[in-house]
Amino acid sequence: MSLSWLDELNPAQREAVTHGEGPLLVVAGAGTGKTKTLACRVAYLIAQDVSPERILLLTFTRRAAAEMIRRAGQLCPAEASSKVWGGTFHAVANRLLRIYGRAVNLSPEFTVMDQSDAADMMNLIRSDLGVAKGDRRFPRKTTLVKIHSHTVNAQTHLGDVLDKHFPWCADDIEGIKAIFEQYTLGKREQSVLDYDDLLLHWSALCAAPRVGEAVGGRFEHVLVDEYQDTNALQAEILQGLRTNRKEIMVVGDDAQSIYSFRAATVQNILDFPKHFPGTRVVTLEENYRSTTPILAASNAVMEQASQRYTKELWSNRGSEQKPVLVTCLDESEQSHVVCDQIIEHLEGGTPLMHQAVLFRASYHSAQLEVELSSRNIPFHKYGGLKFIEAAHIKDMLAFLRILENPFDQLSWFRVLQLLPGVGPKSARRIIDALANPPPPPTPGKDDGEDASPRASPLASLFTAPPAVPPAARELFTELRQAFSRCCGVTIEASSKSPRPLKVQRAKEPPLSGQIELIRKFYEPICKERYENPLVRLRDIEQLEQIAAAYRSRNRFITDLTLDPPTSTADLAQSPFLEEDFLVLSTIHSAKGCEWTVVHIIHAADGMIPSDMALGDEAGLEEERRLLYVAMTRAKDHLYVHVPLRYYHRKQRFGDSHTYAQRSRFLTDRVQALFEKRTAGTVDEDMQLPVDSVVKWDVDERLNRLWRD
DNA sequence: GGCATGTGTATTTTT
DNA sequence: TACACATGCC
Repeated sequence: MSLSWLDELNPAQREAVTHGEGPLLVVAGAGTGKTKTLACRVAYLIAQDVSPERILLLTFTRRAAAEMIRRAGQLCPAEASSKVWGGTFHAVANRLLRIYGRAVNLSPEFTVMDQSDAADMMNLIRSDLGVAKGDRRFPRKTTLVKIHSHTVNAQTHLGDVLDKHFPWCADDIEGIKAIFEQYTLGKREQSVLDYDDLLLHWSALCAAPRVGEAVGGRFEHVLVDEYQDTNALQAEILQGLRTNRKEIMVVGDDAQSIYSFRAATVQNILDFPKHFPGTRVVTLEENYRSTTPILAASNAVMEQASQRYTKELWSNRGSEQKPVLVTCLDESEQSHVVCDQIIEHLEGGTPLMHQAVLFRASYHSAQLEVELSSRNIPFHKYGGLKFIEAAHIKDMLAFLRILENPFDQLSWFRVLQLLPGVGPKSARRIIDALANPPPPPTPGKDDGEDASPRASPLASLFTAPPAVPPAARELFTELRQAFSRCCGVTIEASSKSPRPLKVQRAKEPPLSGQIELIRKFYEPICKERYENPLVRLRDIEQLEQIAAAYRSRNRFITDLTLDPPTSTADLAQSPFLEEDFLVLSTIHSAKGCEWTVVHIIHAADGMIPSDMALGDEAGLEEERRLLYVAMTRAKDHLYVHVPLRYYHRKQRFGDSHTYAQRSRFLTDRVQALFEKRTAGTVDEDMQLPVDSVVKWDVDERLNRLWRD
């Protein structure tokens, strides 16, 4: 096999790709060919006769893994590279646990729940326990999940997490503890795992006698991308995987760490050589992506960081064009300018595909989306609210999850409450009745009780249906029919007595047939329940289309949970794929991507940095890195927009607005590296240097009156 | 106990 | 604004 492509790498890249034995840390700045290096490393290993299925490639998204494997496939036989184990930590954990799960007390039929499922489960427990009684504000369900997840992923004690990251919840620690204990118990009883459990069980797998060796031994080489955004638990997993082998390569950039809210820590990179003695460190500093002026501005943003970073990027891509700082009258002016620029570049020969608009928070693009639509500029949005979060999709999935794992109470809860007249109390009663069905009329031997497996609530539903409120009776019967058909079971009511019912097993219909049965049951409920049922029914059609590619129901549900469609584009089928479209993305979702033209919007203080993050210095520093990540996505043209005026809809009298300040990261020194433009008719007073706006000083003066 | 209506509040980023 | 939570009626 020819390795001539090695000549195209720079010396540092080649050193990383051809590295021999032992651990390797690659510190790779933005645009330094990180993806290329990893892809080449995979191809190189395969060329060195490493079996592809003995290579594990851990990435941040499934998309990233697919891209690297695709690129490796251009350098070595593609049928070999496609056998590489690639994916996110969570997806790989899922795959391993389906194989080895029994060793850590896990039924291989477990189902996975996402964050909002976890939140719902916490909420149920919270009301069961009555913890939130009294006038005290108890943390809401989403906060509970955040606390839980942070504690698990950082592997620190609850008390410390509360003190450090959720101080306003510290007084509720006893209630939180109680909920978490029940939560753990409930998940175990119901064979349900949350995201964090996937990692925890993988870690447990590594530590288990014999199985741990089997799992670690399965992979000759472990490669990890975006290492700066891994957390303590993930680091623990890697150590567990490498107890008997030393071959591990991690790639990361401490200047691009932007996931501390998921308990990611740069410490993982810094400590890597300690955890893996004998580590060789390779640094990639030559940027192939951006022009020199864009890079100069990006570097200048990072220069003010309180932390010193390990490298400074340089580029040979000279250009006369500086990045552009556009000061806009207000948000709608910003939308106008961005659209104008996009069209201008499109007409200049840069297709929409090679342009992106980046922003801090998903809702920041709302107004722009309206403007784009009215100008007929097609776009796909990444990040933010997902298809899978929609109530009707969750409803549909709940049916499937019950079929897959009848012990999943959360899904039962959801489904049962769709019936008229059934609220939380009735749902709970029905679930309990299904879990503890009356004993069969012919008792037979009464000694085997302990040995018999738990009765499946689904079986109870068919053979011993519990009573339901009168209003629900009709639909409940339909529900039983739908479920039984999905299971390939026919129920024949005996003419003499309602019980025992005769149950006949046949073959289960295929997944698509099951979804169709469920949809037919659900459609009338959906129309009844929701405002705009037509849109929702279309979504359900989309769901059916996605399902068409799957044979395994479990695989379908799990994939949807671990790798949900990230943009509207993922849902659209092939006709759209040909079309040229603009990318709108949160900065987080833009990680690892690049575009010829990048438009950053809302570079105002309070947006970047988000005012949510101003509590501590670490938070502020992460916001700085976010801006850096956003800027370094640009290859040839970078526009940064600062709207000056923000209107507030809340106060409805007058045109209430506040003046925003330019992002504090765009200091004079940084601005000097930009070309400055103004958009819209900016009033005289607003053309003053923004520093002269004094609103904040007044606030500060006020605050001093009541702060200590 | 379910459900409709009213009130208040917090409001990012994602596997 | 949208969502969680409280209240009061059926």
